[in-house]
Amino acid sequence: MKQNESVSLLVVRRLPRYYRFLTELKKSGIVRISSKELAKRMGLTASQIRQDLNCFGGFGQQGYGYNVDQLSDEIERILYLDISMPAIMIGVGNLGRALTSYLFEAKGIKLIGLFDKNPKNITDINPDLNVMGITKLDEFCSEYHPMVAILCIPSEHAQQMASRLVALGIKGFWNFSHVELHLEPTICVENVHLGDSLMTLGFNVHTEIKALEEAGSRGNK
Amino acid sequence: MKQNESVSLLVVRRLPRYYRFLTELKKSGIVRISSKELAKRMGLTASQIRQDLNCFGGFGQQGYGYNVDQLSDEIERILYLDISMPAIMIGVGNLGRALTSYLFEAKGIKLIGLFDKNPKNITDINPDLNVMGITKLDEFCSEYHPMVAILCIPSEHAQQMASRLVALGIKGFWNFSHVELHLEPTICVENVHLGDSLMTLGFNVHTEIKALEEAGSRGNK
DNA sequence: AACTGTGCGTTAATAAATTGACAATATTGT
DNA sequence: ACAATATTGTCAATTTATTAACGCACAGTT
Repeated sequence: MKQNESVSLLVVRRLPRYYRFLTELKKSGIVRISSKELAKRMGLTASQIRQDLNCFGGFGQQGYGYNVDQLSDEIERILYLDISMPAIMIGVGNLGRALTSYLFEAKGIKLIGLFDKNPKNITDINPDLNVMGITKLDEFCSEYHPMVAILCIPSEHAQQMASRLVALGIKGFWNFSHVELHLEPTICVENVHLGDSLMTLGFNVHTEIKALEEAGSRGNK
Repeated sequence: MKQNESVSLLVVRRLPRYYRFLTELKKSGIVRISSKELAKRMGLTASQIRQDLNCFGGFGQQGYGYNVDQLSDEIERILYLDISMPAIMIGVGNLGRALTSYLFEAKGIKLIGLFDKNPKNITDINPDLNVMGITKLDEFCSEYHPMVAILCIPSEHAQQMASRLVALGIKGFWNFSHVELHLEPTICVENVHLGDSLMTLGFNVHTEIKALEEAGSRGNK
């Protein structure tokens, strides 16, 4: 069993995917799985799965494989899904509202406050969470100490708001605004740049079509 | 100038970010920039920027750097943002509706149809685009030939719907459902797994806090 | 209980990505 | 016009990530 010391971000990003697949396996009633079989299902190599999991400890058994339940629990623990991070949402527009439904069923996070510039009384999100005005932010943070902020505000206000939130004790951001946040290195930022994602898709689609066309014309010659 | 032949996905994923920064520079009225200066602003090495750009051609000039306008145009072209892909959205719930606002201002894509199981008459999205019932999908596709589909439907229907859409000529998916799509290799899939993203953030926040605590207690000894 | 085969954890080999170095060539200033 | 400076494009070195190889431990079988 290796040390936890600085696991590669690439490995960390694969963990939720493992977790997702294991949850599916659990649902299907499968109780054990080998790295080989899991690799086949996930489109990876068995070697990579074993390597990845061994960054956190040896969860398998030689000649048997991995116990699905146990491995799922381990990853849950590794990802700290058993600890609920108090979170606030800044900007409750269309996107923010859409995210709340994810958040209420997500493990490892608990939405405890919603903030918006104009505090519309949206009660259909959750009866216990009405949207507060941004003026109440300081008071709220000093009382409830949220750990992470979900940033769904227009780009032009994002940096300023993020800096303010860091001063109020926020440790991490789930950033949906279209700018990069410039904050001290101890603050975690997970960007969801939808525009970037869409451009990547476009590039890949066009490239694929071009490749198919060329292959087609070569075949016709 | 190197060939375009199979540029690494990592490079492709960095292009939209370059584009974003260049757009900002343009707005600020900056007309030229060196790889060194851009690297500093983006938190990369100058070498990487030069290497990345050279996958597509030499856009810079020795002793001068890069012309912001020209480079921006080149990346726009590389990402095919000058070509508008016709797209349809499947599932117009909260998330879908939130995405439409992005899509109407995004380059390189044009939303031409919205579909949902129950075709609510949502006219506030766009007067020209009312939501059609899923039964009209086949007819619509054979007439308007959309290239990509934005999948915002519950996970349990995603795979079946995706397969159906491929049969109708869809070449790429922007997938917001929480499952992996299993399709032929020529079909492009860009997953936006929000759950995975959130778990990654959680891991990083917890890890950072733990590191700070340990550093603190070491300091106190 | 001995034997056979499976499959993990780990180390080694390979491949990929990033960074560094430098010649070539432009710009800038005098 | 010429030297000094800047900065690219490219190649080489380094680092990181992935894949393969293999010994050892356990499961399953007879």
